[in-house]
Amino acid sequence: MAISSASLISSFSHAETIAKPPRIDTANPPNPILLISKCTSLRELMQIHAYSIKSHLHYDVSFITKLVNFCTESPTTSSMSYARHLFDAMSKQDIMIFNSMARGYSRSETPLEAFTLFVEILEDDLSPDHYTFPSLFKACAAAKALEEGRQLHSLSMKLGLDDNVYVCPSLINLYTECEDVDAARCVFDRINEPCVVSYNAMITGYARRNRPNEALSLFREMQGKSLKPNEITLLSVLSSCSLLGSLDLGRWIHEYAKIHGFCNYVKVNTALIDMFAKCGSLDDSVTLFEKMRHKDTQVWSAMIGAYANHGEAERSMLMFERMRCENVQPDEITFLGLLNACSHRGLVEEGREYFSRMVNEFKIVPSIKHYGSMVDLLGRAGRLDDAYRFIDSLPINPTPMLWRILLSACSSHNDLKLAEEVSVRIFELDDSHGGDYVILSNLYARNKKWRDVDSLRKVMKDRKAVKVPGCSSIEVKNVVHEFFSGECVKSRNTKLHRALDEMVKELKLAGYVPDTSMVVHADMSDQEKEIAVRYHSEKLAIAFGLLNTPPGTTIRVVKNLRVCRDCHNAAKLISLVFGRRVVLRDVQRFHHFGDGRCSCGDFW
DNA sequence: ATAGGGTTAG
Repeated sequence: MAISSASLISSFSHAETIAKPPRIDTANPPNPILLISKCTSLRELMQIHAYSIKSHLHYDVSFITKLVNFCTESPTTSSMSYARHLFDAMSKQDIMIFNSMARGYSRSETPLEAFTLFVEILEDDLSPDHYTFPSLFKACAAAKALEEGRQLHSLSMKLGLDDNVYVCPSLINLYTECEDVDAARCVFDRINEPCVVSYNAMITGYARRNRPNEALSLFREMQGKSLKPNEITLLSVLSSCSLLGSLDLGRWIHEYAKIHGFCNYVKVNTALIDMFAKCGSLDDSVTLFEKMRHKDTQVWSAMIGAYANHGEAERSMLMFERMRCENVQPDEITFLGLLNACSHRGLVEEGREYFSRMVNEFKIVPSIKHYGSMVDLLGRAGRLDDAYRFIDSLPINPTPMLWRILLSACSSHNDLKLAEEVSVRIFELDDSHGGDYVILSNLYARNKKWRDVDSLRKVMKDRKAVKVPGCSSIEVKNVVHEFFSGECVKSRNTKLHRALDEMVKELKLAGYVPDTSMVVHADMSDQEKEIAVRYHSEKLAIAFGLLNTPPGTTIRVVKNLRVCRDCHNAAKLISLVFGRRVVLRDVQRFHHFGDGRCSCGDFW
């Protein structure tokens, strides 16, 4: 098979600048195929290609395949563009070369090119095979192109290529990446005998889409079938433990990993460090971390982030120094951890310094998340105007999330005027987020503007914006128990509610005064308001912990929203009155309560 | 040639 035009090389824009043909022993010409295997750069590859044409050496589809494979191995804009020239120039196209192209595109900046090219070749007489669809699904997953993915899915079914060990996992991955987890589950359920890779794809999908319980239940099912989990299974299971804060299961996975030799994997160790930190046992993270001989960027970032979430900014910063001493390059996530650390401790100058070092010294382009961290850093520290100006100065259009972070800072610092202004900016962009209305409405309530509270609640209802209910969970004897705010307020006779009432009574003796300032209803009596905060989910979970765990042991609670001021006060007193350490993970960070104090120093 | 650790918006 021949290249259709020998002028291909000169038609490629970079060709002139690199044309320095290799020296050729004309008596004994080298085989271009062997040259490719020694090739180290795209430039060299172009030279080899030029040489193969000029010297009229024999080349065939396997030669072109090797050239294209080289280009798609680590795809860049120019290597993919060169590969595309090679592909387009072929007089008769070949499915193996297309597969290589699709694989390259799927990992490139422009994944959907794979789909576009596929549509083009469909008109030619080229039959896709088992290797074609995984790359295409991966491309659609990367581009979050659900519609294109669905089209390809039905085509693969029509061609009878959907029931295959390579195709199924990539199909599951496509649907979970496009946030259609249930479609992914349908694919999974239709597999006759799912292999480990398919289980992994489905478990990972659940974990990534914040459905850890379903991930874990599949993991158990897998073990029931005596399918042997591999290191990838453990990574997803560990990330599910992290989401749930399930320390018991996390420890069990750690033992399992030790027994089955998975602790040699750097990634598994990183996931373990992260899991221990997110399940509230920072000490275990540190122990594992210090034992690791080879530490890469991710391991350092995990530890920096772990200290940050536990409010230990100094240790985060120390970690960064150590990392630099050992010559490990930080990346954008390392800096997210550092900014987060500074933000939780109100270290505005240090945070600004890291931001500017990230940009100037390490040449990392800030992402929207870094901007968010900066708004949080400034806003939380009470520099609300600076935060506002920061958002205004950005080179991008502010997202609702950036304003939302500022709104939440307005709420911490009770700045109703700015909060109203910021809310307007948010609602212009997105008026469906219930949490925004709640923050503003609580601010009105705190300032006794009951009429505004009522009208805002009405607006919220009209726009059908719903608030995520507060939920706290606690793990006791391997079982995770969940509590929702205000749950079973009517059925006051349960053991738990009696325990909670008892707990509040004792706290009051120690000086606890319920803080009802954020309760929004003007027409409630003081007693009703007190009841409203008494049944907050975190108090329910802590009371459950007091009731069901041995005296003196640590109570670990995970909450899905930020902890409220009243619950924070109550937890401090609980740690004193009942002699318990309470570790509370809220959506933002950890609070360690002990001896009547909290590790956050009441700054959160 | 399929699944993949640290961030994921409070």
